[in-house]
Amino acid sequence: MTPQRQLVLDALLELEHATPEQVCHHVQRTTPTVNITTVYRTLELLEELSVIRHTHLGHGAPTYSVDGHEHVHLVCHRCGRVDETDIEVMSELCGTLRAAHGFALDATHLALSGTCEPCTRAKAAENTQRAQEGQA
Amino acid sequence: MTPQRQLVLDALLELEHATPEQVCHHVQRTTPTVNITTVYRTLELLEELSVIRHTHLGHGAPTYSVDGHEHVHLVCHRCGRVDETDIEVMSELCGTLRAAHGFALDATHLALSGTCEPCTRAKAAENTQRAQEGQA
DNA sequence: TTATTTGCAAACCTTTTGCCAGCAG
DNA sequence: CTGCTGGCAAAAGGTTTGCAAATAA
Repeated sequence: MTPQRQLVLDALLELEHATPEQVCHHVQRTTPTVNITTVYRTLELLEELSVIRHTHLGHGAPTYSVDGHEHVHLVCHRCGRVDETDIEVMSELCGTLRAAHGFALDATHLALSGTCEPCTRAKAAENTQRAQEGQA
Repeated sequence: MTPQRQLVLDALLELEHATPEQVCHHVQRTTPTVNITTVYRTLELLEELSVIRHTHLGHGAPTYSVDGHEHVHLVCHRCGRVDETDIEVMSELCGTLRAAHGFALDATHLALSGTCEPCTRAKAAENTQRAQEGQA
């Protein structure tokens, strides 16, 4: 465990989840000489060792987090907001998929996509407005 | 609807889902002059018109499919295999998330990640082997 | 003619690779 | 010494943009 690797891991512990770029910035705040290449290589290494894992939030870069940070990500594909919810909500689905497909679901690795509450309301408001315009 | 746009849409109808690159290759089999730029622009346009949609399968490029091709993708993060299952399996989860977070789940937009059956068996076999080696 | 669409080339961003130097065993 | 590690620069992959020619209204 070299100083650079410790820095990357510390950054992840502090940020909870972050893209490689974000980790790099965070590390460079204290140690500006650390290269983005090193961050990528360290993340890869730590992942092989099962110390960290990565999650695809759908659009763009994957985010890394320390193992044990286990929850489901809810990504709004309208505003980009990322919520989290307990992994518990997936337990039934997990059983269903295992039974039907032999598929062992890893609920933390991929995010769920949809529309968050504020955006749902915003959309409803738009539709109401459009309907009224149509009537007028 | 220009010829190029029709070609892109036809390619998607035939391929069911495909990355922009795959669409481009498919289109170029019949019309080699079509540019990848046009494919991207057409996909973007068709998506705005809600004719097609895209799904992030986790690693790498997004895949596009025609609207109505509604099922859930199960991606194995060990072998990369992509299975599909009925959207029905998500209905309970969908209700739970709506009630708890006001989150309107779009089950088709993001894939679910896990380990497929063959890979689960392969892993189990590896573990058995390792255990036997340890005993010997 | 005016607006839209296309093709090409180049830019862009994120991630990966090759190579050399530095450090540790 | 030998091998792993880190930094730099360059390459690679996927996507976007600027511009001018072609096309359509």
